[in-house]
Amino acid sequence: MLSHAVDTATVDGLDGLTIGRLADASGHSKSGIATLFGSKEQLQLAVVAAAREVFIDRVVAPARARTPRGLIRVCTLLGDWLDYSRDRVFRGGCFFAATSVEFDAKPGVVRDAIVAASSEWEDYLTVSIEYAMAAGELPLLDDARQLTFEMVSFLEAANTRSLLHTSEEPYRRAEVALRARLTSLGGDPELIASIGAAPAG
Amino acid sequence: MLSHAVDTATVDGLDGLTIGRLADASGHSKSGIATLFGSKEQLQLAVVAAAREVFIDRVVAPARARTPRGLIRVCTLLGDWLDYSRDRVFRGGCFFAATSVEFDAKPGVVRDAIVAASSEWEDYLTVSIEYAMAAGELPLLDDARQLTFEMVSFLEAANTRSLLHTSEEPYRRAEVALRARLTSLGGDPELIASIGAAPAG
DNA sequence: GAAGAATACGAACGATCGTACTTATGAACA
DNA sequence: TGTTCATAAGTACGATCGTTCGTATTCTTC
Repeated sequence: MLSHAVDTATVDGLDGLTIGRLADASGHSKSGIATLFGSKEQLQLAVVAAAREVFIDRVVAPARARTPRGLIRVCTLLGDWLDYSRDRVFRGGCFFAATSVEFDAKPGVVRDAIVAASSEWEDYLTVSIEYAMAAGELPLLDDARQLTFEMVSFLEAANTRSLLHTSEEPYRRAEVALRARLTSLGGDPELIASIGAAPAG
Repeated sequence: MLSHAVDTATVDGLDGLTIGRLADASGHSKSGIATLFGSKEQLQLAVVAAAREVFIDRVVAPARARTPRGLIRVCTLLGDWLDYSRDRVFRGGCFFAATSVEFDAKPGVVRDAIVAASSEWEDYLTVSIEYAMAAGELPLLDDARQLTFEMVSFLEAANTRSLLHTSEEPYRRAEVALRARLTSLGGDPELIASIGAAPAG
């Protein structure tokens, strides 16, 4: 039920969601959906929370389980993010890439929730980079937040451009960009090569 | 009239535009707007065309007029883009950053128009980079399109994040990222320093 | 000055929006 | 078995959506 809502929100936007269409798609009645969530705004908040769960399951949790702290985990996170976008876990690509832009100029609790979830992800990536720094794996880096900005820039650009042009090429561009930047910071080329190396890794 | 439509489209989206609100805001009647454009889709196309004109006037034309071909023009284009976003030429930031994401999963003539205008801009940036390459000003670069991808990634990320957090910091992050990348490609540091150097240049 | 096209208007169309209110349905519990 | 309470359905509300119609006004052109 919510998963379908998250899916269509990545295509039509979080404002493009309507209780009526959601009811039809799920087989329930319109008033059933309306009373379940209370209001459209609360529905939007529930959708953001559901998308956050999926994102954690698809990107953060696997990387935590598979790789130890350090540069290898940073590379795994980046690769898993690209897979999460490439595999079209949501029809319209990354949920937060879509809704961040939709709500970036619309103050309110929905934007706050989107910002909170996005910040959570970027904070985690920043901390992961800091572990790599502490381990001496990125000797030429002095500002983890700056690198986070650059990495997520590539990720989201690849997501949007892949959708716009229905092409896989932007993902390859992002992989090249990620590897080049990490290499320029003194990262181990062997670790870095894991980005975009295997279909699922 | 159209300028107000472009403005609100960057906030509420191109689908969020309504003929009724547009009529109220412009003092015209609802049917006056409707017959003027024929349909909502044609209104959206007119808005895209109007935004394209503004973008050219604010970013492309000034750089062409002010600087010669080569790395200096590339830097000017990038700096002017950041100013175009930072100055809130449109209330919701860059029009194409907003509408590209809105329509990236919605096939149709509107998306086609957005893709065409965006491609036009990126093609121009790519050609500008190629002039710099031909002049030997980026000796370590071998793929202009790859650099274009990386540059616009930083630009659009700064635009969205500045709006999301109502902060100027993302622009400084983008400037740092742009300069670092151009420097790593062997660009003249003195030219590159022009990005983010002066308030208007 | 008369005839024509072009433009903007008010009014209304059916459809859909978010929401509120009322009525069954059904499980939990005394 | 009878009562309670939450869940969902049905219905209806006012508002707004995009669009169409017929009409009035303005401007061009002969």
